[in-house]
Amino acid sequence: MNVKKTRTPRGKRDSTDAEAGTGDAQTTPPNSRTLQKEATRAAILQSALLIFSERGFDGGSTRDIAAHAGVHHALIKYYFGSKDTLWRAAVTFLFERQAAEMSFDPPATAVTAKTHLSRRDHAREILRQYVLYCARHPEHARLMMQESVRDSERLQWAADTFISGTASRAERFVQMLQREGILPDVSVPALVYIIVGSAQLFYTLAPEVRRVWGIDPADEAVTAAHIEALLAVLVR
Amino acid sequence: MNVKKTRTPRGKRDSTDAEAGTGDAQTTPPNSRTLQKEATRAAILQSALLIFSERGFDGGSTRDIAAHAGVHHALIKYYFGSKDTLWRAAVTFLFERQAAEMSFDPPATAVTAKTHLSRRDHAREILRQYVLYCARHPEHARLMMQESVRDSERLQWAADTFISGTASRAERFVQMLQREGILPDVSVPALVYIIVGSAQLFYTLAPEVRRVWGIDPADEAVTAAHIEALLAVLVR
DNA sequence: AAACTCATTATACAAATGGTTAATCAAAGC
DNA sequence: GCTTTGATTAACCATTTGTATAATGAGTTT
Repeated sequence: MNVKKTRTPRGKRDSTDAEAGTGDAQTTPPNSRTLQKEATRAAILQSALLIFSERGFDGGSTRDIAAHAGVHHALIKYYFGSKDTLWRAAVTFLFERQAAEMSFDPPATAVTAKTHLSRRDHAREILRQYVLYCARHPEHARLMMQESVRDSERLQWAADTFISGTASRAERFVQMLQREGILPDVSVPALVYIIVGSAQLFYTLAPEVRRVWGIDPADEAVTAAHIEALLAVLVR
Repeated sequence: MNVKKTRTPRGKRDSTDAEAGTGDAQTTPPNSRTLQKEATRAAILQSALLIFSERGFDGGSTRDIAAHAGVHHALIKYYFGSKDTLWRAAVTFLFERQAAEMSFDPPATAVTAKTHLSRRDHAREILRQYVLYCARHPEHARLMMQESVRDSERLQWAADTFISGTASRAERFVQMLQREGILPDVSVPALVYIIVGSAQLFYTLAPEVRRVWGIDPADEAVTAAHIEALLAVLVR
């Protein structure tokens, strides 16, 4: 990663091109100092996302996260306080990004939308958006899965803070589809995990898919095929 | 766990009730020594299954595994050589047990079977068996998932040794359902992960399900509902 | 009962890990 | 230009972890 572009062995520099890159220096002029601070924090967070999602909380070391971000490991305490806090910040980032990029209940369809889609097409569009989100950010499902396989304080916190809300929205989405006759009248929680599981596993296990099937879920055409398959199965 | 029933602080004992428990002392009479050895090895393996499946390879420590099994941590090297070998032994156990308990292509239905089930009922029965397997042994999917989220030598080994074979059988199963018109003619790998994901996520994330939805996937009635939902969605 | 086997334990060790503190040094403010 | 601020680094510490080796002692064999 090394977001801090080409760090020289010792200190930090290249502050010039940092602010030269973005010409948006106006409202509360962002110091090259604050810019760099922002970049460092973001680099750590992104590395944490990657490492935690691939190795879990226990398996991912803060030193590896720091090394991957190209910063000194002491900076993790400086910016995030502790490993636990860093993990929570990572989870918060994931769910806030998801909320920004994807909405389960609203009309969905990134920009336009609602311009006369049948309920069935509406459902298709939302599911399509969800699969695309999973394809774009596989580390979200990976990280959460790592934590949801056993009960812990972290899971409790994540459940209370984020998962419950997401679950409620998914529940309403499923119930809507049931009212429309698109989904069968069976257990709602079961349906939720059936939908989520069928949408995300393909991307969560992408390394396995590549090795065993010789295809790459990150490939646009492959994802298109997956969406086609998912919709053919789920939306009758 | 502590399979070695009620270990006294120091050494080992209770060899008497150990062989008194099973009256099958005939062909190569199992020493109380060999019996105990078998039990210790099995205890370590089971603990490894649990710890690895919940924390991953990096996150699960051999000392925790030993402690959970109620044995000295040095025994892990004695019985399995190294942490890596123990992990491979655990994976081998998982896939051999799966092969013994579940078959994807054969008529399935544990005992009888094939006595005139329609192709649709046949598909239903196989899927039902698979969901029951996931419910019975959630650590299988958990452990494999932990390893399949990133490429590694372990994933490569598992893919070559076990996953590829399972994938081939799943592929043939899906193609059969497609020929029967039960599944749509879309990407086979996508369908495989859709089926697997929709079947197992509910059990893989059981701790989350309990906390967020207040139901327990291990509950028989809950699993029945999940099977009903899965079949209603997948087998049209 | 004595000798032997080997499953188990005690102990050690280097490396890795999460966390803490003081030093450093470039940018910001004067 | 000089001082101040604070982002970054160096060094350190107590634990944990994987691995290795020697000691132990119960069960088996003779």
